[in-house]
Amino acid sequence: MSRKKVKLAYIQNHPTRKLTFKKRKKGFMKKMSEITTLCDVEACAVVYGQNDTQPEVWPSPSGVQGTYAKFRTMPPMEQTKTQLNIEAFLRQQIEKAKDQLRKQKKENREKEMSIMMSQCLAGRSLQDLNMGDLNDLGWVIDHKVEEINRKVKKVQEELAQNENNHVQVVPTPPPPPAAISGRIMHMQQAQSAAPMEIMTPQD
Amino acid sequence: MSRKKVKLAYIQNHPTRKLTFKKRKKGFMKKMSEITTLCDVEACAVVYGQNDTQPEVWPSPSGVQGTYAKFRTMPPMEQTKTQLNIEAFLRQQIEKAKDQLRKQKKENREKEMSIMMSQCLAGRSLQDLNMGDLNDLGWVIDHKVEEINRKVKKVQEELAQNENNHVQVVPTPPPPPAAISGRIMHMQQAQSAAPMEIMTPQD
DNA sequence: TAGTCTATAATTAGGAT
DNA sequence: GATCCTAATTATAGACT
Repeated sequence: MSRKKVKLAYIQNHPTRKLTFKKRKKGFMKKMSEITTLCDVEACAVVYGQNDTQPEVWPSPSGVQGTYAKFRTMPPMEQTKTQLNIEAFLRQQIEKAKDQLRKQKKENREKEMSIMMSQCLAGRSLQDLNMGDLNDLGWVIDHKVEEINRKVKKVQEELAQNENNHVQVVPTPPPPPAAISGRIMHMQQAQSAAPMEIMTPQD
Repeated sequence: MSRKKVKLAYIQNHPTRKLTFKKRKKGFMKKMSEITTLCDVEACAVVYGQNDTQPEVWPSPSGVQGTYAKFRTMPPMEQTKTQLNIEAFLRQQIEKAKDQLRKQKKENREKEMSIMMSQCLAGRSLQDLNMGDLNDLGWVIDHKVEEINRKVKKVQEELAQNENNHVQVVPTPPPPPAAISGRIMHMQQAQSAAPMEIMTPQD
């Protein structure tokens, strides 16, 4: 976790592993002590070094015995449940990470299509694109068009408002370049003709 | 350890304490899992929440019993090993997913900067951008410039080749718009002047 | 082998939703 | 609550002594 991101796997190199163990054990014990102090909870831990004869024990051998004894008085069924919780928790984490990944990929695709749209407006041929690209491109364009329409509406409303409030001079927004406005008209027609064929980019 | 440095003492406020406990317990269990994976050591912990009926146990009830039993100089349980393997496997999956996510985010950022570059060439003011944007933008532009230079070189080589092979007419590539070529010159100068200040987009 | 240093990764407190 | 975000703190890998 510093100069370099370390891969979460057994450290082959012996001196490195030993050093890491020592450092991390220290950090670990500190965390344990903090959580018990801050939240006033009971906790215990036993950590074996690989060839240490004596394990590291926290808070103390007798403290460990007390907390462990308490755990042991639980019925076995209950004991098993705690284990399931941990695994479920880990699986949830995986799902969450995958969700984020999907989301990122989708955003990525949208940006890609945004770039492609600009290229097409600048003259790139639509012949280069495959069906998937065209479909997603259409989706992105629709959204851009919606966005533009919203802005136009907002400006119009502001204009109307200002006219009511005794004719103020408000700069009209510049007309879009011919290429864009042409595209907008075209897309609006296409949209009303076959709105269901445009699908969201794959996620 | 963030917005504010927290005093190492019992947290009076109940919701805060509960939240802290939850967060820190998660971090604590993660640390424990990492130390066992990285250094292949045996460890166990039992943490009681104040009013939880169930304690959090790691690596598993049987694992706890095994490690605890060993602590009391009794024979260790092989069961622990398989449990650790499952845990390690799940954690690795999480790491892998997160790596992918990082990669996606980086690609995403590059595309974003690509779009921003186009906008700037089309007249968007650099004033809008913060330092992070400018830095990443510079990085992307450098790469685009490199790409263009490679293409120019390739075309020149082809030209030279064709001249050797009895003067054929080869269309020269159109010159880039003034805005782009100006930018290229500028970036090349900047690059040689202070090459180390441009860093890779955050990933 | 054991400390010290420091850049970078990881954790997390406090807000916002 | 649960979850996401972000700023700030803390932990630590690798280099050096």
